[in-house]
Amino acid sequence: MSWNQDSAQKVDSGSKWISAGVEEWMALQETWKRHLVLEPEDLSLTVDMERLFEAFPLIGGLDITPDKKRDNIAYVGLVIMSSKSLEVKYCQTHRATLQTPYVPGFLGFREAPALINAVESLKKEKSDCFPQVLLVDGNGILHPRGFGSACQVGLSLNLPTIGVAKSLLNVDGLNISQIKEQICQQGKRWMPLFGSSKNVLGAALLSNEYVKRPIFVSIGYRIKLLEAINLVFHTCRYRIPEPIRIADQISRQASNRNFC
DNA sequence: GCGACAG
DNA sequence: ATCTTGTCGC
Repeated sequence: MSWNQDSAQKVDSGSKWISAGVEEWMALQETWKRHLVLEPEDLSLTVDMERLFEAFPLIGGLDITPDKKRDNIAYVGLVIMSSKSLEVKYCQTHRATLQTPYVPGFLGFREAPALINAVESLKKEKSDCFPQVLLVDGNGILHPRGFGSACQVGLSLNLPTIGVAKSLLNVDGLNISQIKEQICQQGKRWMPLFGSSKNVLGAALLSNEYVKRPIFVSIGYRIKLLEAINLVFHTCRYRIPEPIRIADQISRQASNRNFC
């Protein structure tokens, strides 16, 4: 394996960026992007699901809900389940203080520290539930600079991550209405998303046969797109994969509780 | 300059 | 992200 062992420190070393501006954030994304190892993708291969479950027996889902009153407070939901049986093994919420505002294209700077804290506390609290892969609510390399929040979380934790976005970030000429057309007329459940540079940026998935709005999957860190797609399909009972959907529910509950 | 813009 | 009712369908 050619993964950079000290990646985490390199990402972590940026506590300074909390007070930095968009220019610095851009430069950091460009720098961190170089730590990604993007292997060539053969999307025609067949994935052995049993192998996939062996490689990633526990899958985690992360989501974050902002407090209704306080702009800098949020609640992180972390759910761990068996990737094969979808049995929930761990379910927890964490209160977090957000250090930066949301700026489109820089979601990771707002959310990643809180998400990372939640995962790291799991390692101490219940290490037998520590997952081999994480689903992150947001994009991976399907991003203006190829480094979305899922990459930021994965690189920092040195853990495989998958970005799952509910709407399309317009990058490289990608267009939502074209994608909807194409995915329907092809009669398929998913289609790869190619940038104008002909690289695969991710995939649009129709989670099940009733869903009409696609979700957008891209690799975050240390995983192949085809593996990511198969894991996401397997964990989808509804439009949103179960780990993220439940994480969303519990973080929302926490937000509502603490509001009263 | 204008629009678009994960959560 | 949030503000929001009913309604249709599995």
